[in-house]
Amino acid sequence: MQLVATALRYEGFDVDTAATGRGALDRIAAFAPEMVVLDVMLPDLDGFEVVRRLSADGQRVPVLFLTARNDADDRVRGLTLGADDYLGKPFSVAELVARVHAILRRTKIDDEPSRLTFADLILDTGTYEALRADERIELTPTEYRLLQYLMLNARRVVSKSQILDHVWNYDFDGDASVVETYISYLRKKIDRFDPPLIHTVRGFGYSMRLPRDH
Amino acid sequence: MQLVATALRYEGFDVDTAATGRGALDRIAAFAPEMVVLDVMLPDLDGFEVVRRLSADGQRVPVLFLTARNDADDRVRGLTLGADDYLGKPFSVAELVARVHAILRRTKIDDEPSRLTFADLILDTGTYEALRADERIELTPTEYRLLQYLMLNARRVVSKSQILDHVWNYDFDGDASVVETYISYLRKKIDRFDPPLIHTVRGFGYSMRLPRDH
DNA sequence: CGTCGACGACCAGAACTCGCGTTGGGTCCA
DNA sequence: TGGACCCAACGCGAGTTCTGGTCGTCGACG
Repeated sequence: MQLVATALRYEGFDVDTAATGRGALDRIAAFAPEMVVLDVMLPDLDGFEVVRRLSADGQRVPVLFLTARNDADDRVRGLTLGADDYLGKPFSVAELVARVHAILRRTKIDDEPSRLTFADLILDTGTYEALRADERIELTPTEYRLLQYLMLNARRVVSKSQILDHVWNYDFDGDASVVETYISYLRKKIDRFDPPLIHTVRGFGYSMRLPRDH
Repeated sequence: MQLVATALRYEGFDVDTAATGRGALDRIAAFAPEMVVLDVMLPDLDGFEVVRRLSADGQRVPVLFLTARNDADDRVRGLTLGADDYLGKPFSVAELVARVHAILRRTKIDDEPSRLTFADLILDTGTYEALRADERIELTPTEYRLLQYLMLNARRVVSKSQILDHVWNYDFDGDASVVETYISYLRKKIDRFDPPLIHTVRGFGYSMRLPRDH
């Protein structure tokens, strides 16, 4: 899961990694992280054992578990042992990042800024709707994740393959043209108003920004 | 039972924990909590002994007991010893939180109302009935917890896995489709009237809100 | 300076997948 | 025995992906 580290570094987090359970315990002791992302499947100790030893040592660190898809048993064991959240594979990076932010927010006890804004566009993360010009805009799950990704990277240009990596499940092996299709859907829903916020940067990708006039 | 601490922290309570009976007595003396959640099974002293020593020391703190499944004997002992309530394992987070609020309400530290309302729907948390359009609606325990969870999160979208975590017992290992079944039951009972209050947000979860007119 | 070809982007519509609602039936207690 | 709970299965339709035609842009070349 190099992917996880890469994605979180890209988000600006300071990330350390370990390949084994014992390695993780070492790194956690040395690195003193604000939170831990832990795969249940590890070569030596499993994720649960790592959590158990952590709490036995009196370490109090929030844990996000990565579990096999739909494995209710893993989920329960994780939550019972004190994991703060879990995520079934395959997940999308957008979702991983959202959960990590949610955990950090929760542990800092400042209540969650449940909306993302750019210009006059608002994305409500509590209802999964967008708002623009006093209109409520319903989004499908993929549209929502894409818009969230664009807004988190406002003003930056993101390539189609970056988008695929972050918004789609990591095991998606289809064609990059879906991105174009979804950009088209989003434009119909949110760029029906002026000014347009989703811009094509030909040959590079897309960018959410205000139009430059010149 | 890290789960208990995690759930209550998430609800906004300030929580301290101990792993043993003696540890608990120490922490209670130092922390001076408004109430105590106490497992009957502890490595050294059992829960009853902890309560006995507390009252011997003149400490008056409300106690919620966690007992083994179906152990009527434990329940009786707990209550006669001055516990304020008990909860058999496995319990659901919703129930734990409700009991904690109930105890705090009784001791006047909490201001939780005994009825939840949304639009013309009323949920009486004392009688476990719902009221709508002058009709009394009886609910099964699971229906009640589900409705309560939806009403506590009114207008927000809650996912099926959030619902499972809060409404179902923590050792439930079935799949999320039970949630759909219970939503269906609830709709038959309370959304038989207009307007519908339980809404599906496809791909995200469910939300209790008034219908929006586009 | 104008034309042409190539490539990227856009988007409508078809095809397919999968999430959700509902129902009937089985199981486990009290 | 009845009620509460959970599961399995089916069908519908929303959501997602793919296909292919068209348009716009840019560089090359006459």
